[in-house]
Amino acid sequence: MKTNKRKRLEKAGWKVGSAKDFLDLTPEESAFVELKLTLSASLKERRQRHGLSQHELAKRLRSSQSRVAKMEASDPAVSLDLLVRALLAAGAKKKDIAKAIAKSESIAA
Amino acid sequence: MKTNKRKRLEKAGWKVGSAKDFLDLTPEESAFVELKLTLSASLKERRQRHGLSQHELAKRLRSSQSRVAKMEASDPAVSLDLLVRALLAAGAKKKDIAKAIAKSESIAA
DNA sequence: TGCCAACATGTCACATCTGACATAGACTCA
DNA sequence: TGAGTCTATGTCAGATGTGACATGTTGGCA
Repeated sequence: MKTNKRKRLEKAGWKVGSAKDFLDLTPEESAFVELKLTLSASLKERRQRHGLSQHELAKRLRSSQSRVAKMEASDPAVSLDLLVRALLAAGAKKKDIAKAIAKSESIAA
Repeated sequence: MKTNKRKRLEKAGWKVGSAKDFLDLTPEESAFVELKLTLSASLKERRQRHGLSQHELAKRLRSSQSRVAKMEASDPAVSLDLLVRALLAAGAKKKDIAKAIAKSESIAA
């Protein structure tokens, strides 16, 4: 596994080599985690491209700066629900989200 | 608005004409609700196509038959997280989910 | 008719996610 | 140097979602 992908997975709450071994992830679980990583990266990219601060985006979402930071950091305690809402609040259309999902990377076992 | 769409929205927890008027939905909120409706329909279609019972799918998901029924009924108390996990458990790949999202209908105001 | 599997719906204790807040680090500009 | 802006991280009470269970409904099939 490439190092950067591994780091991203760890960040997302999956400790490689810990008690709950990485290899225990079913393909579905992996796909789900990857999806969240992809959307979180997409959110950050979109927000920055639009020159929005985390605080401004939070206001649109009726959330808080700290939660936006957590979304972008792929904190495992952030739901897919919130990520998608945030993307929509940042101006993403359904097709943008679909595109992001479709091109999200697979991580070989 | 077409009647069937309206019914689907109501099912999803948005009462048309109630105190929280339908027209209060921002475009982002509408898009989010539509997304859930689409995925829930997609889940049902996929499960049936594969000849799985709700009970069997629930087992794969480590959830319960009743929750699967709620997902397919677009119960508002079912998260996008769970819907996506269910789709993956039903054999959907990321690109299938992306496709479903991309083609989800818009509901005119 | 009764039986059976599949699906729908309501409830509840428990788990997880949430916004808000505090606080700290990084960076720019005067 | 200090002030201002942006972002990261930790915490917590309250909101929301969860699986499990009970029970009801539907549609075969004998």
